[in-house]
This record gives sequence, structure tokens and C-alpha cells, in this order.
Amino acid sequence: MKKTVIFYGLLGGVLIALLKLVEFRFLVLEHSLEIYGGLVALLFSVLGIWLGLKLTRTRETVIVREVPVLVEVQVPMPAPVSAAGPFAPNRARLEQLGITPRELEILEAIAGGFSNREIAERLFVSENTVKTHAARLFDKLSAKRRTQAVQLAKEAGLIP
Amino acid sequence: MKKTVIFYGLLGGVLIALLKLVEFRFLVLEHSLEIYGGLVALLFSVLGIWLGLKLTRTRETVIVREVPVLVEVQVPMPAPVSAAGPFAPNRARLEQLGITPRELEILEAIAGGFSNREIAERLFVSENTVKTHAARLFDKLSAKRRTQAVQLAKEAGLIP
DNA sequence: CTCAAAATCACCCTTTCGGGTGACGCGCGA
DNA sequence: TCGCGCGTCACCCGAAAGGGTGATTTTGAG
Repeated sequence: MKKTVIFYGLLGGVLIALLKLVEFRFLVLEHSLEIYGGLVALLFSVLGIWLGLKLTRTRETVIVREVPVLVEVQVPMPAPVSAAGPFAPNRARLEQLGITPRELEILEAIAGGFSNREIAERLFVSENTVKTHAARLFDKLSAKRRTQAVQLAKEAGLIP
Repeated sequence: MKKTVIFYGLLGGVLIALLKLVEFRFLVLEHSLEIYGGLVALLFSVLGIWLGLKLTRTRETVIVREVPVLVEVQVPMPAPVSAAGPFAPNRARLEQLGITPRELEILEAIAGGFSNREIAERLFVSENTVKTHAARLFDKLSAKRRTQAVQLAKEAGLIP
């Protein structure tokens, strides 16, 4: 990566040098301008890099991680929902998105990390069926990938 | 890689074009040398800062201060944690699984529902690299699919 | 300095996903 | 009885993901 940067830096330098050369033919004068520009550019490049380094150098994440010591009451979760027992999917959003019960099942299975084939076996249907459900689901969720679908569904409170 | 080459090529071209343009203006309007210098300075400052940021992106020195653990009864939800702003991944489990910081980054991106390509662009690396990281990650998590990896990581308290 | 871990990238090959299309049956309400 | 939503299934094809191997570079610890 750095090599690439250096390479292009040198390339740029060579190009600029070429430009200078060409210009030289026409404007024998005005050399100071080029030199001036180049110097300024170099200077501020270095300055910029230094700034960048400085700004990120202090970006040290001081994380004081403490593992749970005692467990009292397991508080709910980030998502809203009062939630009684296991989990209650947001019916409103479910309906407003037009997601059917079967599709929700597929969604949960997907979130569980199962492949289409595994889901098919688990639900006693063909893999093609799972794929159709999944496709419709993705469409309704505006998701392009199953991971994205999971993410979106989670945000929408459809799954835990 | 090709994209990177093209990108840098275009960037270089644009920069040179800009320089030329500014020069031209300067030559035509015998005006402020300061503007020219300022523009060049600004341009290269931004470039430098960007470079600096890019070269040192995940400059984090993690200070792990483990507190003796008593019990750990993470029953219901993956990682309650409650309040506490962003989220602190379980460093202990992270280490015990041998997951590197970079791999954790990839994991988070995967959980975010991004494709390998998107992750590659977002982290300024090639898609192959992302795939390598992902592969190692799946191996360490004993996951066969990315959705499963997300699920397992969530259970392990590695991600929110 | 040397060594190892981490990160990066490439290539090949197989499997899995996802999109698109079309089709069939069932139950329910108009 | 018809239409419709839902669930079911199939096939094709391109894209994405995943497995395996090998390689280089960077960086930090000893």
C-alpha cells in the first residue's frame, strides 16, 4: 500500500517535472513560481501528514473492559418493546412491511445463521421455497444480502 | 487493485490539471501569488491529512485491564451491558479465540450487513484481503457462514 | 538484528446466494 | 364462484461467498 502511494507520489513528481520542462521551453522565466508551488506543496504535504499522524496518534482507545462480576437481574435489551417472555416482534412494522408469518420464520432462521438448505430441512420444505421466501423478504426489507436483512430486521425490532 | 490504480491516476490528473488551471489564471491575471500558494497549500494539506489518516487508521493501543471474574451467567441476551455508550467487546473472549483487531473490524462490518466488496472499499483494502480475514475469522469462530459468524459473535459478546 | 504475528494480496475452484420467471394448490372473503 | 394472498416448487444464470494455497510486507518483541 505504501509502495503504491510512494509510487504515485514519484509519478506525480515526474509528471510535474515534465510539465516544468515543457513550460521551460515557452517560459524561460517564471521559474520561481514552479519552485514556489512545489515547495509549498511539499511543505504542506509533510505538514498534513504530520497533522494526520498527530490527530490519530492520540486516538488511542483506552478501553477499560470489565467482565461481569455478579449477575442480578438481566435487564432487557437495546430495542424498545416491553417484551414479556422470549420476544415479541413488532407487529405494526411487520404489517406495514407486509411480511407474512412464514417469511418471518425464514427471517428468524436466517438470523440464526442457517443456510437455505438447513432452513429447508428444518421447515420440511424445499430449498427453492426457502429461496423464494427469502427473496420476497429481502425485497420487503430492501435488503440485498441476508446479513443486511438481519441487520435491518433487528433495527426494526422484528427479531431479537 | 485496478480500481486503485485508476483512482490514483485520476487523482494525479485532477491535481495536475488544477495546478495548471491555477497557474494559467495566475499568468493571465497578474494577481495574488498568495492565492496560488494558499490553494496549493490547502490541497496538499488535505491530501496529507487524508494520507496520514489512511496510513494510521486503526492506531489503537488497547489497554486491557482485566478484573478478576467471579461468575458469568449470560443467559438471555447476548450482551446487555445496558447504558454505557458505544459497546465494549469482550476482550477476554476475543483473546481466547485469537481474534485480531483487524478481524474484529471485518466482523463488525459483516454484522453491519456489508458485502465483502463494500467492506474492502470501506477499509481501503482489496476484496481478497477481506475474504482472507473473513476466512480466518470463521475458522476461529467455528462458523461456516457469515450469518452464523454474526450469530456466534453476538452470543459471545463480541459485537452488540 | 532476527523472528513471528499480523496484515495484505492473488489465483483457482466449489458452493451458496439472489434475481427473475413461471406455475400450482389452498383457503378465504366478496 | 372468482379473485387474491399465501405457501409451495422448479429452473436458469450471474454474483457473492467460502476454501485452499502461496506469497510479500509491516511491525513489534526479544
